Amino acid sequence: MAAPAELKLREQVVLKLRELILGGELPAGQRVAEIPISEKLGVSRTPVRQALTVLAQEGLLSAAGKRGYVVHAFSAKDIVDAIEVRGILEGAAARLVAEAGPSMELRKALEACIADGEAIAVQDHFGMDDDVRWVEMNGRFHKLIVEASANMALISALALNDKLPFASAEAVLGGGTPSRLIARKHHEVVLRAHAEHQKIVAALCSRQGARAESLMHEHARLAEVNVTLFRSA
Amino acid sequence: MAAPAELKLREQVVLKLRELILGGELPAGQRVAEIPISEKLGVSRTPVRQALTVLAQEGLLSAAGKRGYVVHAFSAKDIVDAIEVRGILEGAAARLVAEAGPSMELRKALEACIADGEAIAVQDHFGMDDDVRWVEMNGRFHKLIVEASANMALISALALNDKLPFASAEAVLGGGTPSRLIARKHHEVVLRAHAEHQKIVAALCSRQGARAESLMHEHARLAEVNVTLFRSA
DNA sequence: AGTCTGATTATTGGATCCAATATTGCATTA
DNA sequence: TAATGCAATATTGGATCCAATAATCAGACT
Repeated sequence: MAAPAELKLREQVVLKLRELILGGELPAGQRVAEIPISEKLGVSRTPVRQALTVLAQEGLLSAAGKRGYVVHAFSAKDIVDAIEVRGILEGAAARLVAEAGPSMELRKALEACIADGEAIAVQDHFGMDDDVRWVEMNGRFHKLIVEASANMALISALALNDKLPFASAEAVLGGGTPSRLIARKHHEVVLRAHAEHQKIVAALCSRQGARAESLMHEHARLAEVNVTLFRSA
Repeated sequence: MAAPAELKLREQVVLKLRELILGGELPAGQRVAEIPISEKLGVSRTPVRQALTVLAQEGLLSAAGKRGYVVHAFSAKDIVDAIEVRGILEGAAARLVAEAGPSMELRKALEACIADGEAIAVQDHFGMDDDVRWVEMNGRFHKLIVEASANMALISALALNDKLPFASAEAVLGGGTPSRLIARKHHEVVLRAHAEHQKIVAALCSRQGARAESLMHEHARLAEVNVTLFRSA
């Protein structure tokens, strides 16, 4: 393993394998055995074995008959379905937060996200680093709301969902190939997302539970543009 | 391990530990180390270690500082929250099934559940084995609808939720101590649940998505009676 | 030629071993 | 007496070893 970080080896392997799977190496259907992986990563089979069971639990691997795993094949429908589920869950989170009334601290943090978003979205030039800045802010925005729901079951369900390909909030802009055309497309998506963020915060702060829920539910569907983009590529 | 079934040892340990945790041995906060468990179950530390990571992922165990795990302490709120999430997800499943229109096969199976429920619920004497019969049928009923949603992300999210204490469909009647009073209480719950099942099937078959969703959502809340019952005991 | 069967191989799952390290307890000192 | 540092201990995490068994391949038989 390259990074001898503070993480347990098993965790590093999970991260690395997730990366390989979502990144497209290890294509869907690919058999994934312990020995090749452990050799490839330079660790023993023990942490690999544990990582495989974790990834299987997450749904990224599926059991291949009696022996071993294969990379799970996600259809376009699976991805859209996962996005729908994320919309349902984040919508529920938004409703809960709105009904309870967001704390002053939460409002501040959300407003900060909006301000950051404004700086990114409303400008003439929209480049690569704007992408990553927006993805960071967007992740922060969604995380704030989900955590504020203070519903552990909800948070866990979303954590599971985020492991699925294209379903996480960070995936609204897929990590695809950089190009002028993509950048233009991204800018459009970011502009719409930014507008929706503003409306969501407004709904949260005025304690409009149903509105916050439906706005957030619909907001999740922005991630769908990627799927078609990706599948048609 | 007692049961040398066809399951991998690790799976058996997961099952056994889940049982111990949900059953109340291994009380919340209890430190759970590898060696005592492996000795208690008569297996090596290897499958135990794997089981612990699985249970930690499920949320039944939480990391205890730098070393090892403790049994996660669920508050009454956590349980009610988990039930709410189940309501949201099963509600969504019901809506999807209603909108797509249940297949003839599904209708048949659901009607069979209703018939079984009728035989159990509508009778003068309601005993122990009626309990277990009803729990079996109820699990089948819910599983049918969830699977029929054909949304893998939804199914996975519910599978995770079912691991949480009191949140699964099977837990509507807690596995508590048998008594005449409890039996009476159970009969009441079963009668209400049976009536709701009938309405849910009606909504599904007439493709009333919103109605099916809200009925199912509310139906999940039946499980809440247990929480208060349990917590006050 | 196709298929069934037996032997070989590859791979998994569990047990054991070893090193790293967190934790605990005790003793010494301020 | 309380705090701090050191040593002993316990426990974890990873590596390796071994047995069980599924997959594969070759050869023989129909």
